[in-house]
Amino acid sequence: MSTVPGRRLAAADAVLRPVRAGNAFEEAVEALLRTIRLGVVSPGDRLPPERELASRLGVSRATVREAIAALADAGHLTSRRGRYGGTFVVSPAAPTAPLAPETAASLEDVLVFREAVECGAAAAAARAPLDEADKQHLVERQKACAQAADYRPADSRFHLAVAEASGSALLLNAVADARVRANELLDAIPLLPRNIDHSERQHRGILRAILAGNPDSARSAMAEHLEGTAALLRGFLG
Amino acid sequence: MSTVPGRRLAAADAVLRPVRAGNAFEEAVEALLRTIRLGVVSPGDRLPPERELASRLGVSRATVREAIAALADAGHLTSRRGRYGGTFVVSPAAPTAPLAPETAASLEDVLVFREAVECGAAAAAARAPLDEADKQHLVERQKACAQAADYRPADSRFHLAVAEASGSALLLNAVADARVRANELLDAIPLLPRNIDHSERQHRGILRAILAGNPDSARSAMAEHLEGTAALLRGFLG
DNA sequence: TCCTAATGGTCTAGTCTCAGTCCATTGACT
DNA sequence: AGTCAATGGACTGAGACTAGACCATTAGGA
Repeated sequence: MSTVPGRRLAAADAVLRPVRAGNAFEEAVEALLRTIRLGVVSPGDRLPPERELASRLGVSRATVREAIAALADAGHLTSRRGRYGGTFVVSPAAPTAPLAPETAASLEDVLVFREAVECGAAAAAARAPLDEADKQHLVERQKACAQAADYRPADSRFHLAVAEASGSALLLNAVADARVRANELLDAIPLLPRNIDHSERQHRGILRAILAGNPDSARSAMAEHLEGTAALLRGFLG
Repeated sequence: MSTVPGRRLAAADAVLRPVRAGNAFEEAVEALLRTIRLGVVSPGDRLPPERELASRLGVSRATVREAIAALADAGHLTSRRGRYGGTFVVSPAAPTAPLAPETAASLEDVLVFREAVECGAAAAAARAPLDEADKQHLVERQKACAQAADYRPADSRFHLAVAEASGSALLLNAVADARVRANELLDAIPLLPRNIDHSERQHRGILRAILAGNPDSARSAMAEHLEGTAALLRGFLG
């Protein structure tokens, strides 16, 4: 009944899994780190007020404050009191701790998962009825990548925008999850300008297919795009 | 910054989401109900011992016991003491409570999500290097559907087997999640023999494509299969 | 027949988390 | 200069949850 390395995945493991990832404090820290790592808030930006964060994350304000204090200690956040005060992002989150030994084992897991949800999102976005504002949003996120000083957060924002366009909150969650996991691995390997150029061309291709309402082509463009970093990761870590 | 009906999905909502779905007791009840609803344990089967459930679900044994007591009260479970005792499934879980009013709003969400992860799983399974035991397992699950007295759990077991074959635990989790949500909706509408026949033919098609190692054909077979229940749901609930 | 191991049943002390309240600080607006 | 609303900061009491120990029951095996 338990998970044994090398054993086939069992459905029971998927259902009888931990119902909570850790204590409330740890999960709050993770949630805040994700918002920084994925570029949802950029350095200099203000986080929502503590009371709103507490309600969003479903934890008490005391717990949110503990999490913020921990990240402030680590130098990622800083708080200012008073009206127009708040909690601000100081710097991009430091690279994740050195990769755990089980990285290689879970590498394929993450890559397969990411491929499934991101390709699904691209196809769904191409199928969804997008209004002008939606389309504009996608285009902006794509263009923002080209000028971004820090490429990876901008890249994540584009991919999240694609997931948003799918119209499914569940799928958006899954894509965000997949990207956090993939980024943890990608942080361990270098980012070359030449890869960025290539990636940019592929982004334009994905965008074109979505705007044209062509699901199959959006999916395969996304698959090709992901294959790039997948190969990179397999090379460095596999 | 907050989620407003009709507003475009925002990435911040995907990242700053509740870190825990409810209290430990509720989540434990949900987890146990899922194992029954998805047919991971059948009527008459024994659940893992309380101590193991506690460790699996990441909650205390006291909480597991509360959850079991609640489900025993409802008539779904029964416990016996002593060695070779345990907690046993009495009957299939009763239909979910009447559908919440926001059902229609989330219907598309669930359907899009399910399509993405299940099609992704089918394609990944076709790509994965399956050994003889893996293939045999898939074939058995497909055949089991044809003879099952209760179709839906058997159907779920086949779909979960496909996700298992993908080799990605993350994807397996996502498929299990999607199915639980979809089943909650499907429980509200009738199941016709003629739909079952059709579904069975499609299962065989999916299986064939996976065994043949053809990802594209596995994906489109799965998409067609899902479209059937999607249309049914849209008709009854949309 | 007795022993033993595996299981559910019970209890306790301690920690974590929460909801709510009130205080302190700040800067824009009047 | 004064006011005020929005924010972070601090505290408390109550409840949830946990870890661990111990008890009670059962059926198979020595």
